[in-house]
Amino acid sequence: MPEGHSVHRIARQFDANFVGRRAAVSSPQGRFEVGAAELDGREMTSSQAIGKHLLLGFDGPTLHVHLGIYGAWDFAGAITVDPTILASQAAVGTARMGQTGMRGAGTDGENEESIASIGAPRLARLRAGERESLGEPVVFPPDPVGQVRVRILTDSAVADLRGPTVCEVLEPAQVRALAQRLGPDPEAPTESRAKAEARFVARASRSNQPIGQLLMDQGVVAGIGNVYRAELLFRARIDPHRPGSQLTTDELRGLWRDWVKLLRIGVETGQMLTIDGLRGARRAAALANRADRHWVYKREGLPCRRCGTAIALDTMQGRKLYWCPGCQL
DNA sequence: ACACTATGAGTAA
DNA sequence: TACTCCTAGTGTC
Repeated sequence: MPEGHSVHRIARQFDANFVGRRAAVSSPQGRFEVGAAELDGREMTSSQAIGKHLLLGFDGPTLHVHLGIYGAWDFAGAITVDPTILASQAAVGTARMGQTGMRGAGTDGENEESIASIGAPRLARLRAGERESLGEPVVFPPDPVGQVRVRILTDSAVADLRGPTVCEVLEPAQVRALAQRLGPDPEAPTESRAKAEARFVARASRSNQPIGQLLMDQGVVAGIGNVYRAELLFRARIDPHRPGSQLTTDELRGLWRDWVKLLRIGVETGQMLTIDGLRGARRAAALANRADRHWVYKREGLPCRRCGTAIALDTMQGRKLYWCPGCQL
């Protein structure tokens, strides 16, 4: 599932390629025909992410999308990479954002490998097996493949949405209500960084819920998912079960600042790189395999990279929680 | 053909 | 805590 960094990258992709253009909006799958008709023919006027929520403005109404675990956007056509993320490059072909193709067992990192091997811009994450379409003329627009809930089409680019948990048209007041119920997001500059940090610390410190749960609560901090939750707590050496109210202000501030840092790296690279300072072969291994990329996520039973203790796997609120009982106290 | 998995989140009980 | 929804790929029989 796409955590906050992916959604910010998708928002930038829309900003670079769709905002300012009139769009044909349809629902090839048929399950969003009414909503699509409300947006069809309008100009996309804004693109914003708050946490895991994508908000595409259409000169009045807003398309609100949450990808959930399975959702993904596929981009095709002439896609310009957002210059704020990478050196300006353009790709003609397809890019999938959101779901990273790492479903099931044994396939971790396939998409990342293909990107690394061709040196393509990281934002344009190609689907495996479609490398050959890069730079070659393709039929435009391509036929929708699979269950496409929404298709957004301009003269030169197309975006297809599959498998979202939320896909709805909101009026401005509803957008404001959504923003209000979400916690701070360091990459959504709706408030100063200092205010965002203070909001997180205040909210977490007055809760008796375990910090592992609070980090996943989108009303406490928006954008963190299961991977970042586990990795942030390991990096801070904090036991996920400790209540927020029991953490010191310094510990909470440290968690927030580390999230600011990891999120920025995630937005820039498109990957959840949670081990700092990797170089050479170890970095290559981390890019190729999820198992080599994290401190604790999906490493249950393996020795901790820091202390050797077996990484534990618990269930917290129905989600898998990975942590090191040796380091995290 | 069927089972299983996943970076999420809401609702019912 | 236990369903429920959404999708597609991979594994197993």
